[in-house]
Amino acid sequence: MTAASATHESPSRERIEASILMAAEQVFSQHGYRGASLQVIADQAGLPKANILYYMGSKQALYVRLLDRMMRRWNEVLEDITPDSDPAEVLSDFIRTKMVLGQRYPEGSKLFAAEILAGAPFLNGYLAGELREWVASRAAIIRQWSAQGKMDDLDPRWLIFLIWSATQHYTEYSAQVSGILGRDTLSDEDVASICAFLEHVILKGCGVTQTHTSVVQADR
Amino acid sequence: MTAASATHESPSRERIEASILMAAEQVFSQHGYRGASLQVIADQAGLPKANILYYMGSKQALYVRLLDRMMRRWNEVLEDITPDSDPAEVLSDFIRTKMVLGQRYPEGSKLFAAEILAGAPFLNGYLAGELREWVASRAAIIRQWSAQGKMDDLDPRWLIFLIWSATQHYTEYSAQVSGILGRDTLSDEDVASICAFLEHVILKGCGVTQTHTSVVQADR
DNA sequence: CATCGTGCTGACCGATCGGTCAATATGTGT
DNA sequence: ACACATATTGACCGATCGGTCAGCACGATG
Repeated sequence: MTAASATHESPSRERIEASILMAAEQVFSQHGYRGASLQVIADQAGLPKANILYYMGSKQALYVRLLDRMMRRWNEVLEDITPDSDPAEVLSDFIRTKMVLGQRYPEGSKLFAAEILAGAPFLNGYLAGELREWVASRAAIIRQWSAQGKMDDLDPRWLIFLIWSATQHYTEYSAQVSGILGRDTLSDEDVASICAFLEHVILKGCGVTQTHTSVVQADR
Repeated sequence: MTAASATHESPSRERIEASILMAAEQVFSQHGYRGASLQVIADQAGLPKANILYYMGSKQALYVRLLDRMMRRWNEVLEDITPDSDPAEVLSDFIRTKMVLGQRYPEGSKLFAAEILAGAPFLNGYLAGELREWVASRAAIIRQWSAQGKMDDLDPRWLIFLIWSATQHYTEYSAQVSGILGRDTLSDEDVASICAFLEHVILKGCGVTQTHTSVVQADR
């Protein structure tokens, strides 16, 4: 038994697992849990089907592993905020972070969306547990901002949902967006333009004054 | 003898087709085209599987029929607007109409979402054709509003996407929303509250003054 | 009664599903 | 050289997939 050192851990295993996860994330995100097939995932990864099961155990284990990975990516960017934080800065960061997250992991975002569409059979515990707590704590802070006159008196939950939906739209509905815009993918300028637009509308719409200098550019 | 009503109820063809469409819309919206199975649809409709194929021909024909029906519902509420229209009224109507549409046909909205997630294999023609034209014509009018000083100078396409995403979110992510709110469905008060919130944020965020009297209520 | 058209469906088809397993290939320590 | 653990995969399993078809039930017509 090799001393599980960094020298000869398993260089090939990680590489193979990564290729499987990448292929599986793409197929699951397009067709959902039921619609995805291990054969298609195997072909996409360039491996025989039995090899997928050897590394991942089962279709369900592979699926929940992908969901877990996406939840972990998400949790990495959940920063703490306090009532003393500047609403403009927090909301701007929130919008930009969510937008970048979707651009960085488009397949993972679509995977999450498909899971929700199916009724969240694997994630209802997470939604009613951790995520609900997260929303409740943020909502409480936003309410304090409203009470302090830092922004309009609005339901914080609707505000959180608004930012989620507006940012996720561009990754999860990329087929619709690109079909309408007539382009395959969003350019970096598009993303920057969308971020600026959302910051302008949401911050102004909430009665929050933008502190840092940010020039909002319209089309073109 | 009234056998049709006493012993063996023989519903009309429309009734049977309607029950099939209802069952199919639910299953397709949850699991997408590939993930849905005719056997599950048949069980949901309380009919043998062969009966589904007798009435609908094939799985694909049933699916595109559902898509067509949803597109027709959508087109029914696409009203014409002109540069002389009042932006506040048009945007308010747009928000409210989209929100009501999603509440009225939640399964159809999810069906559309699943189709987009799968890469819109059946709808890319519609997206790049009719819908693109619709967006372009609306965008041109919104640009004129901006030029006339009726609202801020913002990219109209991002505004349209914002309204779409914000309203669709509550039907297509109903599992997430209800999981977080701790409720199964949105009440009428919730929907009204969300509409008022979106009108407040979007109209104010775009620099549009609300003309008609509308009191924005925050959470409790 | 005989015939026919239509609504309906159990039984079946080849293909594919997720998953198992035995056999083989490759490497590692003694 | 040997034994042993791990990697790999073709072949196969029962279940289910979308779809076909022969045939039954039944009211209308002759």
